[in-house]
Amino acid sequence: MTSRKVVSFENIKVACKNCSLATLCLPMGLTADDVERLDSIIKRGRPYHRGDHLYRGGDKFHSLRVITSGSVKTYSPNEDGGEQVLGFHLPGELIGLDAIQDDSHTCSAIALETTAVCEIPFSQLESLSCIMPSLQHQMYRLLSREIGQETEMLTLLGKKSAEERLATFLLSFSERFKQRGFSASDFFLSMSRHEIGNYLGLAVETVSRLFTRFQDESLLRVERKHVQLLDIPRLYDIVQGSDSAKSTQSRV
Amino acid sequence: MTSRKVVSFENIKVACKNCSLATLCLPMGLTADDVERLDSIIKRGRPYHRGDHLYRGGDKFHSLRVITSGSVKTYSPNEDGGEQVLGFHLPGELIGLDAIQDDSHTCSAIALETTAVCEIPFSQLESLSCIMPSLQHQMYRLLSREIGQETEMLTLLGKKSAEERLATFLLSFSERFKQRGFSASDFFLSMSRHEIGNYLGLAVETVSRLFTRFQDESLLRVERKHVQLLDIPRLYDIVQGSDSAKSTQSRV
DNA sequence: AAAACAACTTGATCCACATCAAGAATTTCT
DNA sequence: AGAAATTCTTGATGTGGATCAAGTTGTTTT
Repeated sequence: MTSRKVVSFENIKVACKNCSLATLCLPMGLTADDVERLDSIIKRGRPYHRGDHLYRGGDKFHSLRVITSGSVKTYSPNEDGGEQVLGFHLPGELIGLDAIQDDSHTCSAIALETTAVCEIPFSQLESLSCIMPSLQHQMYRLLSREIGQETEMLTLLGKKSAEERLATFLLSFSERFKQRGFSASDFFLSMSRHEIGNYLGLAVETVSRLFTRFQDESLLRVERKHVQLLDIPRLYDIVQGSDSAKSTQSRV
Repeated sequence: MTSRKVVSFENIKVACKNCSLATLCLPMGLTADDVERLDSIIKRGRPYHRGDHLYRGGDKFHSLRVITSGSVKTYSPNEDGGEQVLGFHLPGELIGLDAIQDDSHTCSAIALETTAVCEIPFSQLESLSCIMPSLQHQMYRLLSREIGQETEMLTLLGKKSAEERLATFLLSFSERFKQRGFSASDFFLSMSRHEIGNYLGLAVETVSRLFTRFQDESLLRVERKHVQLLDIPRLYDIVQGSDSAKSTQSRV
């Protein structure tokens, strides 16, 4: 049961061009030559263990990081001891973009499980992008995409019900796992209910109740961190808001 | 009373180096020469009137825009006819960064009053930033700052009370007006209560009630769109959350 | 294996804010 | 200027989700 395969860090490809994540994390439209040059500045660090910080708010910024395996939570510690979870990051995703602004990290990043990352020294990336227009273009796009994603999150937090939030959350993971070649309907969430609630602007209890309710409604099966989505179309209906979910059901 | 001065568009400075907004919208650290070159690609369009769209979601992206006078609301129209207000933008602020991603606007921008903008054709800006490392650096910083600002908004919507949201909103305008050489405590808001509520994830009625309450508590004076902040320190206390606002009051 | 702890679930209660409703003030239209 | 449509305010009521409380399950420590 618990014999999940442990990632062997000795197998990590040391070149971007051989990396299975390349299509995700590497700017499209780079020539093989470009990739080679980009590759030359990337550093592979030791793996982090669950609970290790990749960086903390206030740390001097020097590198962007691409998750290569495992998962990471970013959060901003707020005045009164609490925190706001800003995101959960899967292999192929880039973090640290918010720190370019003033050369220091504005939020913290912590490994949710054993996690490996590639570090991209930003000053070198910048220099490189000066002489590689396609890289520069991709950097702009990447930063812009980040803005767009946060914008969606604003709508989620500003207008959506608890139900819609959790459905959106689950489908986001579904899509991202699928992109990475994993099952879109059967996966493990590496974060706690508390962290999900914090991220979605909900109380832990609400998240727990929603999981139970979704299960009762045969939308999914859940046992602790293991989630199986049973009715993805209906989850999408829920995301759409209003009561289209139920009407779809009766329309069948 | 209503004889507010109308901005004369004939006085608009046609060169960035003479523009009073330069310190706000122009990347710091550009040489006079750099500014000249940047200036050469900027287009000044005709002014927009209240209700005119600068662009709409789905429009092809070609230019970033800097507000030079007036104010703009950005919003993303959501499926069911409603909208999510994403931001309110004042002179010196840059909009359109979210559209770089896939060459089309993901949100809409509409003038809240008579508004003038500078357009910066992005492809030209990009080319220019290739040969001007300092411009490139500033572009990265600008994009990163945008991400950071949205992150703050996530915390606002995820964790803050209605009271904290409105206080944050008011102080944001206070600070921005101050930066632009206007009064930090006496200003006009160009958007409706409805738009404020939408932006802050609150109902119109809640916003209205909060204005009344803040006034009753002598935090401010408000008449329609005209706001006078009377106790800025206490507003900051409210932003901090918890009940520090009241305790500060009694500590005096 | 027992003890201590952390994560999760479930039920009961509460409250901040939404929603509904209606009137007042303001702006826009004719 | 008067009518019509908006925008804003205020009050009454409702409710989604928070909070409080307690138990359960799973994990870590010793």
